[in-house]
Amino acid sequence: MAATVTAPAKPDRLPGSRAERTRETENRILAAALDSFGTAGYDATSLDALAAGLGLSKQAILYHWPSKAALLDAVIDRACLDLVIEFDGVLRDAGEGWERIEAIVRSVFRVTIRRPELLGFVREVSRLGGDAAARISADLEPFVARARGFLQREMDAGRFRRCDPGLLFVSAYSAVLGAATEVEVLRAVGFEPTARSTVVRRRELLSFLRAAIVVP
Amino acid sequence: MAATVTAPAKPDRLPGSRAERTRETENRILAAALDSFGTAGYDATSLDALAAGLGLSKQAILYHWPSKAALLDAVIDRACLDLVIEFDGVLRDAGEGWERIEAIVRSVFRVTIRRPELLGFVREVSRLGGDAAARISADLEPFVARARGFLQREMDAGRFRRCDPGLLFVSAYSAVLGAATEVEVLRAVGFEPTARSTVVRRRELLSFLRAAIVVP
DNA sequence: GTGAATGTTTACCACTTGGTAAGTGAATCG
DNA sequence: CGATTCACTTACCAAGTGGTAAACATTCAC
Repeated sequence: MAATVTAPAKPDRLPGSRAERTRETENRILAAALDSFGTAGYDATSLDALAAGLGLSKQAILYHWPSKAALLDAVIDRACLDLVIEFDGVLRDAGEGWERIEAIVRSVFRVTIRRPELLGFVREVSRLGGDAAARISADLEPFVARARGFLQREMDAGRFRRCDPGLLFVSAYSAVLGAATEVEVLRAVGFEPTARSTVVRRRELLSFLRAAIVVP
Repeated sequence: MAATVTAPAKPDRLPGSRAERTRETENRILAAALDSFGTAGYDATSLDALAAGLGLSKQAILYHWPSKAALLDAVIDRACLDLVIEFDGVLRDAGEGWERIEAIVRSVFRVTIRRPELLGFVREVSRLGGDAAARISADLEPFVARARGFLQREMDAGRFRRCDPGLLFVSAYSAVLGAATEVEVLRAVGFEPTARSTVVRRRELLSFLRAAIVVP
């Protein structure tokens, strides 16, 4: 299982100070790694292929991070930052109660279309287990904690069906991620994962979640 | 990412005809491969490690299947057979309507405890994509089709909330598999995936699904 | 019993992997 | 300007990968 990595060609001459250009290179590496890790998988991504896709040599990557595992850690932090920024932005403008869940679900579907590698990467890291999984858990912990608090408050207010907030979170999380990313299962039930079918999938998922969560 | 494979030691002398012993060897290889593919992952499993864990040489495996990919195909067929047998057995004795879903969910949780590698393997193959994912889809297609038919009939009978049966299947499938196998997410919300906590998780998931599916 | 088919091993191979060592040209700084 | 740091390259390596070739022992058919 090997992956070929494609990325925007290295700009021959980059403006800005040396520090800026360095940061730019690191950003390009992180973006390419996130993409390949998230779509092809961590094991299936070789540093050689990654570097070649960026017009660099493998050792350029190993200059910025001492090992592939260290690069993975950096990608995890970057991906979590992106996710939290995305969700926080959405939630800032969202209303109350059910509207907030609807806003998050819409946001997840938007992310799967615009940046399909991102949630795939979350899946991949979770699958890898070990230090990487622990790191992504730690990175997302504040967000998860807030989500649980939100669910708890809505239950106390009588708007959401009372149950364990943590397990409700897992169920909803799995259902959302599944509907958004389980390409093969979707195909098996006759849904090609096109942008067109996304609208239908999102609508059905929302009505599924609403029935499960909101007190009628 | 390498995996060490442990398996029951090779029985020095096996009774039965040559054909029987051959079948036995192939079964042992399939079981060990399913285990390692399902827990460590396909890429992280080397034929050498697999063979060593079985007290065989790598070439013994390559005698029975011409390549690692062919072995994967065989493991897919085996895993699907096991799953379909398990679920069919459960459904044969199950009642009607909601009881059938409850029976399946209980069965899934039982499988995750008794054979944790099995559902992990399904996840892994789905992640791998390509021919393998197509194969597992094809293997499970009859089962999925029956599930959709069941959902459709229950909707027509007014017992289940009316919606797209295929997408309902995906949502429920994802929620069940998530609650049963998303170890890291569970840990993030404070649930160590022990057998003890399984009872709680199963109960909460069932009430979640029931609210989402059954007409009140 | 003999020869053939079968299951397995040892030996080997080309290739890829993550990682090290050393060198190089350019930007930066005194 | 000269020295030095920086970002990167070329060269290299040991370990491991899936897979081939051929030898070998056992079991089976006759």
